[in-house]
Amino acid sequence: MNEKDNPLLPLMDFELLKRLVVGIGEVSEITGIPTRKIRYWEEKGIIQSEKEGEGATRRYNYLNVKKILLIQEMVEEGFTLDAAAKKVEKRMEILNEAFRKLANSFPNEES
Amino acid sequence: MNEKDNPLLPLMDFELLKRLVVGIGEVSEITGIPTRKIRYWEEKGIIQSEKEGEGATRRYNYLNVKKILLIQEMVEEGFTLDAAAKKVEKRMEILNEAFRKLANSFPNEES
DNA sequence: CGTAAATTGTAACAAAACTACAATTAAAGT
DNA sequence: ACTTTAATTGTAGTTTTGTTACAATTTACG
Repeated sequence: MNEKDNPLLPLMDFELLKRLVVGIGEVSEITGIPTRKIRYWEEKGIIQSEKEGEGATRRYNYLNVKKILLIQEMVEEGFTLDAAAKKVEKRMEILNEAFRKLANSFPNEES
Repeated sequence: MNEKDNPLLPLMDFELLKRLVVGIGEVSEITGIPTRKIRYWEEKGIIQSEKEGEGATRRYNYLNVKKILLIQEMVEEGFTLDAAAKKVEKRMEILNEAFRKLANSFPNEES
């Protein structure tokens, strides 16, 4: 649990990383998935985005996008959407937890 | 230089991180700096953003935002904009290099 | 073929961002 | 006090990006 001497310490600002949230157009650029499809997946409830207030636009953080990429991979491998979603769900639990722990192990927001 | 056993390996997708670019409104939210001011700093050339094509909107990546935060700190400490920019410039060289090296040390885009 | 899953189209509207003017305020020097 | 430069702000008019809510189409499979 002790992260001293971690070479990333002076570089990674997790507080910042957490707040780096991109719009749906950007997600589309990154993943190659059309925005329409991304919204559809979200309607189905298999992916998530944050909405600040009412009538605000969708925002996706690092892990939101990561999840989309993972689902895409599975689908390309031949899984159905629901099957892919289920598989990725478990994977995301691990990633979420790892991310949480990691963020806590970088206590100072020094650059 | 050997990064095996790095606890971040299964978590950090640097290819993704590099592409997580936020709009100016988001930068404003993150930093507390009004968009108008951010554009002004950019006009002056002391900060940067990426523009995909012509007539596209500004996008800021992790390091772009980091730089803005650093300049803000220096300005709050009493430096002039230009002085702050100069100081931060050197700091960013180090960060840029560290970031580059780090990205290379995470070779696979496995989650 | 029939059914459910998955994707796509789009009109009408709303939010976010842009430029290009100009004005205002703050700091520093003489 | 006045001038000059630095720094910030205001905003109108326009463009880009994103939204919802309808429906239609395509794909997979028994």
